[in-house]
Amino acid sequence: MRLISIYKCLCDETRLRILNLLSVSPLCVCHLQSILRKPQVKVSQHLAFLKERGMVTRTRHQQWMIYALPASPGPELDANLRCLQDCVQSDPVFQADRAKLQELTAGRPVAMLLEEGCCPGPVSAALPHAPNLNAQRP
Amino acid sequence: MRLISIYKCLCDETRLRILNLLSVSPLCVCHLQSILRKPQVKVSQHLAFLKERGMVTRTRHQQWMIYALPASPGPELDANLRCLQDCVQSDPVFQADRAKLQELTAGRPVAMLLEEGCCPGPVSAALPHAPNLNAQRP
DNA sequence: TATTTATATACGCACTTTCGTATATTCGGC
DNA sequence: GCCGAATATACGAAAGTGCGTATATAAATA
Repeated sequence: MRLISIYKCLCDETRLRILNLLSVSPLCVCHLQSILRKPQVKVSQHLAFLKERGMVTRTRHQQWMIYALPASPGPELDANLRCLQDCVQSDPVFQADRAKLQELTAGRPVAMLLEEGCCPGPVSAALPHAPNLNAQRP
Repeated sequence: MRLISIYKCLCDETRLRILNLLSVSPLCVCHLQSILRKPQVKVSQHLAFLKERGMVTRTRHQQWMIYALPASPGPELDANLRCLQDCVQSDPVFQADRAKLQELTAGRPVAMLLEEGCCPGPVSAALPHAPNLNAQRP
């Protein structure tokens, strides 16, 4: 049933945080990675989980994959995303995520960010796992 | 997190159907059993799951256990139960459950049903697994 | 074309969930 | 106190989930 599948997507904190951020704006994986401060593989896996169940869409833009909430989510998903927004308003974790996103994008739309390069210096450098790990091996 | 725990409760069909019915009225296990047509142990297990997470309350009334939605569900649970009601309005399974409940109680409150005996003849007889299984063994 | 960057997938392990079988508990009536 | 009805709990198997390590792919660029 559609509703069950939606709730299965919602019962993980990382996925809730991703959906909260995507409700603000479409984002690439490295944006999510740097805001959530989770390893890339974890973010990708959760995005794959969401995509398999129709909770997000994915489009390639040059080297970046842009994830977004579906244009026509259907009534159940729509209702639950609204409900999620209500529930999340008072929660410090979700608020902080939104603040970081605002800081990262400075209010500019994703398209513009992509033109400038998706994740400039500080973003990649701020990842929780050492970036360019392969490059450091001789 | 509270929200996650709520969504974990919502991501099973049997539990959704139970919550849908409890949103109409407090009910005893045998009511749920006969409406859902699931084995007793399955219903009890899901009720235990819900109770552990504060999604339902339980009170004994003579030999019956009465389950109900909590009096003060808190904002997240309240929002999600409302959202669930929205999502469920158009679904035939949930509608049928409500119709069966209406038929079973004929609009009378649970208290009155309990006075008369919780689950009179036809209800227990309609269970999917043979009732009184132990009694049939010599 | 070789390398780097961004991202996805494969695989394995620990943990959780679902559900069935069997057994225990609790209450009311005899 | 015994029995039956209503309900709960224990336990084990099968499936699903979360996550880490390692590897693959795809685009950009030197």
